[in-house]
Amino acid sequence: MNAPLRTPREILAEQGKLTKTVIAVHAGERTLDLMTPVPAGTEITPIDVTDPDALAVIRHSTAHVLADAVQRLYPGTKVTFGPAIENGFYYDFDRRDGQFTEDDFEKIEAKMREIVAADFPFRREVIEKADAKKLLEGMGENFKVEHLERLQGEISLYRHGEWVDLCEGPHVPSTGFLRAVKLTSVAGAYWRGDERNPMLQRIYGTAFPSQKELDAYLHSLEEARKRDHRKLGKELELIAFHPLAPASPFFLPRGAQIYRRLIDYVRALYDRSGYQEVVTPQVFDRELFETSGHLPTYGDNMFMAATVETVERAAEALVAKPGATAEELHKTVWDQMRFGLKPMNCPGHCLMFGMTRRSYRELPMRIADFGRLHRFERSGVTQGLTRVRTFCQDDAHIFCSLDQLQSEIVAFLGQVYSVYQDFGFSEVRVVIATRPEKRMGSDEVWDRSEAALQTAVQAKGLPFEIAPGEGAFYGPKIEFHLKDALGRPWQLGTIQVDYNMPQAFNLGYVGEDNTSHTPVMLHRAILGSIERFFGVLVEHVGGAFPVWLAPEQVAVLTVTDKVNDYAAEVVTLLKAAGIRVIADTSADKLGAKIRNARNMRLPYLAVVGLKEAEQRGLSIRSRDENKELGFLTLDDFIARVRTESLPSSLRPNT
RNA sequence: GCCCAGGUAGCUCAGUGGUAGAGCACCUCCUUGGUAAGGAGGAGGUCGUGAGUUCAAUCCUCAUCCUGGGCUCCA
Repeated sequence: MNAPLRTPREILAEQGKLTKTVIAVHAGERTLDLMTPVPAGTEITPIDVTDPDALAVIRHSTAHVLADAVQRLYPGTKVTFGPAIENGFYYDFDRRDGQFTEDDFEKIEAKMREIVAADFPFRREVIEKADAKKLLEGMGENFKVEHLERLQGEISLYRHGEWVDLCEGPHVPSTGFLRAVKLTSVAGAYWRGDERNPMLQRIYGTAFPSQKELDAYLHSLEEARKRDHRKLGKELELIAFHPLAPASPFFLPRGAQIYRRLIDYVRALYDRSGYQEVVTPQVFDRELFETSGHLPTYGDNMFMAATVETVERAAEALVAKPGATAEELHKTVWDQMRFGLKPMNCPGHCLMFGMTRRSYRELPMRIADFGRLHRFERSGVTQGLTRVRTFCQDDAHIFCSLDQLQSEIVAFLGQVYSVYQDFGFSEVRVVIATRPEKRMGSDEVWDRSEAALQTAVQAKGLPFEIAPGEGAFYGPKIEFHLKDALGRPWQLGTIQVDYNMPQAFNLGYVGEDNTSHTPVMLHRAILGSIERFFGVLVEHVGGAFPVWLAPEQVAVLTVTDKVNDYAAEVVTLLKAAGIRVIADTSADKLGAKIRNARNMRLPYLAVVGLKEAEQRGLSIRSRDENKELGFLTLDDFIARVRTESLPSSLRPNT
């Protein structure tokens, strides 16, 4: 009944396809190594060492070599997992006698090179679970034993040289295939990713088929670091941080110019799309957040606002509780905190909706708010502009009827793509995040919400992924992810369907049938956190903001101080035309002025000398075209910059 | 919050158990120069903060704050 098993190596050899550079094979969906038997007759295609699909195999095998090297150098260290990841691999170790630091890398890499040079063949071995257990227990590999207990089906071991690991493969034929290897960093990581579990030590590394490709990768990392928004933000005088406001950015004048334009851009979009902007309070009575569910769910991450009154009441409450435990006292004080800084705008918007009697004629009601939000992000999770403790979103809540839900979501999806296009983002990942374990509302409501999102995405024909359990506590969401310079994905835009919060706030509107209905609420943001968007945008454009966003669009550079008056006049005229312009009339030579302005990534340099003053024009040099455009009259130049001062979606069609 | 690394002038960095250095930026002067750095001089730091070891600490130890790389988390 069962077809006889053959290894891919045997099959390829028969077909004459077994070259020295074949490291694995595709068999349908699966990637298998040359020693994993398949039923005779299985269609297989060889994977060459240079094939992109070879990378994961090379890296996973490299992780084994790393673990081997580490166990040779640091006896007693236990192994856990070592998968290939997007740009490399890692291996998690349990080492009791010390910590790995990057200083150890040289030694470990040297040992790895020895193992590679020995060109040990990888060998695969299928084993009974009980035997595997005995083996691993004998080796003292308790993490592997624990993992084994959860495994079902065929149990395989991989060996190279003396080293053996519980592993399903696939692996390269021998360690000699691992020619270009580099360890990159160390980090802590919880066993099985659960913070209640012991912390292991993780070593990250990367591997490529050749040194040339490894070098190219390291070079690209280097280039990416140059675009890091924290570095550019400082160099270009966009943002700053101060220890007295941890994880809270200052937007310097140049950064604030851009920040403001991001918001202006969204405002203009709102004006065209039926949104109404509001301004709402910063500090609310805690009762609001209890109703909304934020305090019970995210109380740990809220800033509470204490007043003298709070402290007095807390003191009295504590005095009344002699001998209480620390935990009880904690609660006693916490309970006296009456006010909290808003971490979200939605509860405030629910209050607003509920302030007057609403009619179906008012729906959909789209309430926009650029209110400042504060979230006490745990130390260690904050990062540059991409994860901060104070930020503002291009936040809006759409209160609508069930009938309107679908069209609102679809309209929003259209807006998101148009906006991302204006900013030059093309690679957008769409993720639908479904119900989490900790949530409000019934399963029927969640079924409906999730279906609404999925239907809309499908109606738009967008490819999407599902992230199970990743939704907000009040509703599922569609997330839009973009990547930063280092390839790390960030969620920017989102739209979330929420049947729960309107219910929690007991919101209603009078329908056509003259009875009360509960509105559905959509939480949506396109840029998401303006701070985060700013950071990702800086990296995306490498600090070279398009003309419509640049803090200064033109730098007037004088050749001699004989033309200072003309330069001043040019500045006045350009400003009058709404163009953002600065002048450099310093004693620097022209070359230095150009260098400075280019380093600040100004889109246009306008050189002014006696010739230009005489002919009432400018010698223009363009950053984006990276060349001199030659002499332009003031009028021609003004017309050009004014056109480019609009995002592409708002430019007149030419 | 957890693991690891770092914090020296405005910026980028070097450095030492005996109270600190470079380049750029800044200030002054000279130079009026045509498309990526003209020249000279000057000023600027209680070496993140607190404690400890030491005759002596920027350097060693501990604590703490901040930042970075990860883990967990992200309404």
